[in-house]
Amino acid sequence: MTSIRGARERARIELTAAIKDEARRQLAAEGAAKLSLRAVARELGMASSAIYRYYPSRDELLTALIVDAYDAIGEAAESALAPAVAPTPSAPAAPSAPSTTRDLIACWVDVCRATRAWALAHPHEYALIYGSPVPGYSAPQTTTGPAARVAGALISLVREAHRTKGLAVPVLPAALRAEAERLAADVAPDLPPAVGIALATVWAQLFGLISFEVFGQFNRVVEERDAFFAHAAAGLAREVGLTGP
Amino acid sequence: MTSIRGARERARIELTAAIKDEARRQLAAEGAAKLSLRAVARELGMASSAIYRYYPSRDELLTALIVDAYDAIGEAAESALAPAVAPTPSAPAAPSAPSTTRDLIACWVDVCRATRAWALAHPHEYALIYGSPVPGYSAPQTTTGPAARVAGALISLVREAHRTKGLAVPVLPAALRAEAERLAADVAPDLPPAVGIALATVWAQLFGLISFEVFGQFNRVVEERDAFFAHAAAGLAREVGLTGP
DNA sequence: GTCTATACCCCGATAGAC
DNA sequence: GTCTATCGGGGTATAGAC
Repeated sequence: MTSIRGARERARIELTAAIKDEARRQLAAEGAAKLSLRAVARELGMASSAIYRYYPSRDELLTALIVDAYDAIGEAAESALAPAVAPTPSAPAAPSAPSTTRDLIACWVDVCRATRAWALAHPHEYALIYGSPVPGYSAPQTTTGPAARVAGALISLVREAHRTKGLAVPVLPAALRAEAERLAADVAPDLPPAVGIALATVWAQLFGLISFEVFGQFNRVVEERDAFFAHAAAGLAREVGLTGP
Repeated sequence: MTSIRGARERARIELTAAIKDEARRQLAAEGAAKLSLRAVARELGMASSAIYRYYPSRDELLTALIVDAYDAIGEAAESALAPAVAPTPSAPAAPSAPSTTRDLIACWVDVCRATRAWALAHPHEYALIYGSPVPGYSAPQTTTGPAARVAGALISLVREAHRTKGLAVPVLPAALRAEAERLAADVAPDLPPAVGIALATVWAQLFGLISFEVFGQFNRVVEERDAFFAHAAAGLAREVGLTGP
């Protein structure tokens, strides 16, 4: 009995995955706005009505794809920071870890590079999460956690730099003091408030660089994209306060 | 006779404008991917077939909207730089114009602010040009000119700074020397090559900041957006080499 | 949980009358 | 230049049999 229940559950899980795979294929072909449950079902050889047992509406499927994409790009970013920082903030690395400042800047660039590499390899899923909002769709709260993972990776690097005294705190105009306090309390209470502002800034700038490349704005403008990006990412590290050796 | 031809021409121009207006309304409601000639015609009270006399296909209408959007955001950017720099590069301002370096940084921030203000006021048209590419649509070459206007405004400011010795030329890694030469030859042969790389970088970063705000990525993260953006834009000015007083 | 059938909507594009 | 009519597709979502 448990085996039957297990088999059924397994079948359901596999079909759910197959639906998402096919949906991703359609995302690439037609874009998120035209993602259609019918077409997914057709391609999978099911009746259009059968798919509603798995996703009760088009928006639920879209949400699943968005969460998957945020998780995937977040995981790409996190895996690039493994050498320099403990993967889970809840299990702080032994403070004996000998990470030097030079390591941290290189690691910052690696995290940026890994994020960019995922985006270039999955342009349509990237567009789903960092491109134009899908008209008529509003992402539920469940997406905010996964959405924060790339930023979390960047923050953990800055935190590590702060711990090892490798962080130059940026200056801040008076008009942003209150905002900085609020932001720091939300995302990194252990860091100087000015760092939160700098992080939000370079966070948006990083995705500006990636989006311009993925969306084609650099076509016939920037050609040596790898070197260009690495240079820009190092600039962002400096801007956020990571200091070189 | 000329008056009849004139009247006909005027009617055609007015209807063309009405079609674009309605299409922009639909852009806001449904997104570019679902822009439909039929729906535009319906809303205008015409038969769906009549609209083909004005735009022979959906893509032609889309192209018209894209060109209009690039022109509008470009004009917004250019009008903010009027005080510091001659509007048309072909008519160089009298070199007596007493623009100081301080003026140029303030003007840079104003250009960024004007660009952002247009984007926030026209989010759907902004998404059309700086968001995800429209699936199945490929922009023709005619869009590249208007697309370069915002960047052109930024370049003209940097050129003015260079002319008045207010530009610090950024350092450049060896891996980017060739790319810098090529890029500079294309967009600003009169400026040091390293400046072209810096310009491309801050250009993408500027739109990263704007896109995050327009597309909602700053929701519940950055609240004091005006001050935050002004601070970031000033940072970009520094990054590109504009030096303060 | 899957199927067929159905109601009711949408689209791009063209033909041919007026 | 505008109309009606039409071709040939597409979609969401539900009802009810198996």
